[in-house]
Amino acid sequence: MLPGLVPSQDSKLLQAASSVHLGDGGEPEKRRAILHAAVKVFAEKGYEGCRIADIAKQAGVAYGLVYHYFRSKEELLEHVLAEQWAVFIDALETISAGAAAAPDQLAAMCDFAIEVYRTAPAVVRVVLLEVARTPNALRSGSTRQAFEGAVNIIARVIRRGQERGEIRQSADPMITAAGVLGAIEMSLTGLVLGVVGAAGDEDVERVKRGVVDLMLGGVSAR
Amino acid sequence: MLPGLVPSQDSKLLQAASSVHLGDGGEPEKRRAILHAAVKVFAEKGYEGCRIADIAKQAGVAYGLVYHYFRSKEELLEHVLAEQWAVFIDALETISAGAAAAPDQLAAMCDFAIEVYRTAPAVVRVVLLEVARTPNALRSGSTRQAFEGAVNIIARVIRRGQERGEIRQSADPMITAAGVLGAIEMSLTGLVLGVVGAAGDEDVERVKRGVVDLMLGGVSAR
Amino acid sequence: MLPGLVPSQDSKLLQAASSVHLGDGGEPEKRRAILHAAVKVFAEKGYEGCRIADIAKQAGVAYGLVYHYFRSKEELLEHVLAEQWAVFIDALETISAGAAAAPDQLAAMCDFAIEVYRTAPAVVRVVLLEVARTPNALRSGSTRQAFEGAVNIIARVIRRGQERGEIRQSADPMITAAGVLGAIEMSLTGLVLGVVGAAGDEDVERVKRGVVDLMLGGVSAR
Amino acid sequence: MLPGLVPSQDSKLLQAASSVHLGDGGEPEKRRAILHAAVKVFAEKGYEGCRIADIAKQAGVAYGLVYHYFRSKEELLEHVLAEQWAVFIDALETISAGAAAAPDQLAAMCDFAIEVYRTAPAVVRVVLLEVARTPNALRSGSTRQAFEGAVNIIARVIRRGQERGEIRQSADPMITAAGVLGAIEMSLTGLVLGVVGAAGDEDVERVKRGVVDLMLGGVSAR
DNA sequence: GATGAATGAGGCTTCATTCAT
DNA sequence: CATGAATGAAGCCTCATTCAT
Repeated sequence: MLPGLVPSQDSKLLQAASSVHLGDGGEPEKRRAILHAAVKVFAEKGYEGCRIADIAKQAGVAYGLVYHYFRSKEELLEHVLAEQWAVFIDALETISAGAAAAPDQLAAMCDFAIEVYRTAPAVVRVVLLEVARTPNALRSGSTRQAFEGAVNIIARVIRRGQERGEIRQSADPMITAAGVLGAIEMSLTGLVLGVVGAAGDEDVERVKRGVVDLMLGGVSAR
Repeated sequence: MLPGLVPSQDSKLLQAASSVHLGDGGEPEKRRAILHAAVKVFAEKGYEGCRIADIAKQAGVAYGLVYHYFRSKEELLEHVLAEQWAVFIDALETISAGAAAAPDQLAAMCDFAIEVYRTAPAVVRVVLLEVARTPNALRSGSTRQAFEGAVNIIARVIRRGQERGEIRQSADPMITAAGVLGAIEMSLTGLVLGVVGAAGDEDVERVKRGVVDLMLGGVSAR
Repeated sequence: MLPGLVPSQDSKLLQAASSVHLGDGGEPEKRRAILHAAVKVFAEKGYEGCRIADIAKQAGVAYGLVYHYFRSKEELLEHVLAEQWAVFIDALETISAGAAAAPDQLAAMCDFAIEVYRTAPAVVRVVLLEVARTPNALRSGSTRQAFEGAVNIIARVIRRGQERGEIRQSADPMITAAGVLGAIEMSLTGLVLGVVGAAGDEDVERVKRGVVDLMLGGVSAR
Repeated sequence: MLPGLVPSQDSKLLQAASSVHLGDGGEPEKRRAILHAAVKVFAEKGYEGCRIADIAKQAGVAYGLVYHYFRSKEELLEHVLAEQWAVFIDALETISAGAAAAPDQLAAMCDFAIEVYRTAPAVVRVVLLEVARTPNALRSGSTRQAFEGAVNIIARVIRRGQERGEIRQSADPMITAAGVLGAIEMSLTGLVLGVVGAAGDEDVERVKRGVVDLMLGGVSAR
């Protein structure tokens, strides 16, 4: 862990991630339930695999209500994707805006992603795993931009770190940023598949440390 | 690059990857065409998104012929997955069996994956991107095992390196292995989406170097 | 005819047969239409020969609605079979519960079956002709039981008649019961094929008398 | 049994029924195998339910050979139907041409049908059970004529019996004939379904006696 | 807002038929 | 004759979307 890095925001971030917001100003309760359910079902079955019926059932609402609030399946899922990415990017942005050193910020970002996974695995799955899995039509939309946004934030942290001499000069910011996200994602995939552990709390903690160590120090013995 | 690492095998590996084998002993030409086409379509649209009609058209055969050679869509795609993974794992195994130092072997593995991407992007997409995206039914089958196999090979290289003092002792082999695969995958995703470059040859080279550097040395400035 | 045998029930039985019931408590109109149509198409083309599209068209509903109400073609047709058999068996039961002599009851059963044929040929075709024609999977289910049920009711009437001395002692109840059903069925088949008449009202009446006479008295001249 | 009725023909009839003929003059062995197999598969699965592949496999020949000998599935199955009916009708004709009294001839016909069932159930199933089960297109062809032919032969026996005073005058020849066939068929169906016995030799014998008794004497106690 | 019945295009799969060898 | 690969029309079923209440 990196004490003091994300002082009290931590809880706020996590809270945000599990019950997404984006203007709760009088938002109908059932609309929220649908979005909530959509995250879960979407995360479990993917874009093509999830059915409107599953989402409605999971949300405990009538079939047709989904279409009362959303024009189409695509719109609903793009909405979900956008929301989840917004949460994720918000957190990255918050961390990036802090005063910590660049490596500490990167570590905090890893921590955040993996921590969210503990409390709301669906969110992470949708955000990180859906990037490559979603059909081109959708991807060219908001998801691509969101992914690019996340990479950019991380890349910016890296560049700043390079300017301050905290980050190795030879690191390519964009590629490194993508690599960091990928390391997080695949480790979690390994967790899901039971390949790197049993998805218990200790294993999540191990993954967190492992990924941060890999990212910061690499594998070479000095 | 890592000169001399995968001397002449390199070409063989790549050749294998682009025109998959697994016992060409009198295999019908059209069956091969279907598998070929399936890799491509599968890679482009994913498991749920690809249609048998697309595969047949891409292969230049009649719709029904797919069902002459494969019992179902699921069987076909599981076959594809298994074949592609076999190629990938073969390569990892070959590299792992060499005499190079562990970090060099890891670098060679990155090189291989990214190099294959240059000549046969579909293979890599199917192998690395499909791990998380495939429905549970399939995943619990051969894909999970293949993924686990790949992680295990890499983890073994890491352990051996630790014994020889080439790899940092504190690295968790399995998590690191997964992280390495993830870094490769997401960088390539970034390439596909145009986020980290334009997928031209130079960009692929940049990604290769970037991922290897990240993996071996991490981001920290010493 | 057998005057007074099935006094006023007659109309009720026929009514039941043509517009099957089984709990009309708020049953959707279109569901009923589908079942209605299914009886007709099923009777005309048999289990394998009838298409869902035919049933939907006949019912005047959209294709998909069939699957809104029934899980599969098999479930739909099993439902149809069960319903029609229930009507048929109900009638046999009603007749069997009456006070008439056993031969009169048997005659009434013949009358009923053939009379129903006049007003709702599809019902009889489905019930009697489908017994042997349905695939094994289905047959081992409800149809077999329904057929057995019908045979049992008739056999019981025969046994009772034997106890009272109304029926020849040497008759094997089960075989005779099956034979009676078969005589009815094949006579009707002959009617359908135009072999024993033209399916006009008089011919139906002739068949009725002919079958009853055969069953009760046999062909021998005393 | 009816001693002396169908003296030595009996064996010839049965033999004919199990290995159908119709001009074996140099008929290719495999063509015969296909027809043989078709009878079996057809009997088991019905017209719509049987597949060319099943027949070819059952016959132990290649798929395409079926189309070398028969223009289409329909032609093949019509051929099968015609052949089987020919055997059946030949037997009826032979019995009818004998010198026995009409009731004895009818009994012999029952005996024959049920006896054939013991040695070649498929034949009987195809002949009697397929009458009503085959789609209209086919039925309007040879099957209808064959059925009509069988009914006519039986009806003629009945008429002759009426002229000689052996058969009840009031019996309608055609209807009675159809009824007799139906009684046979449904009893056998009951046997197949296990409703009237277990299809063992004794049960077949019981069915034979039961049907003959029903047909000749009816159920009434005199 | 809320419900769920109704619609129909589209996908997977089967299978009769053809054809090259 | 014989084989079995190849074809494609047609059927079952799913599911996004609409609509009447």
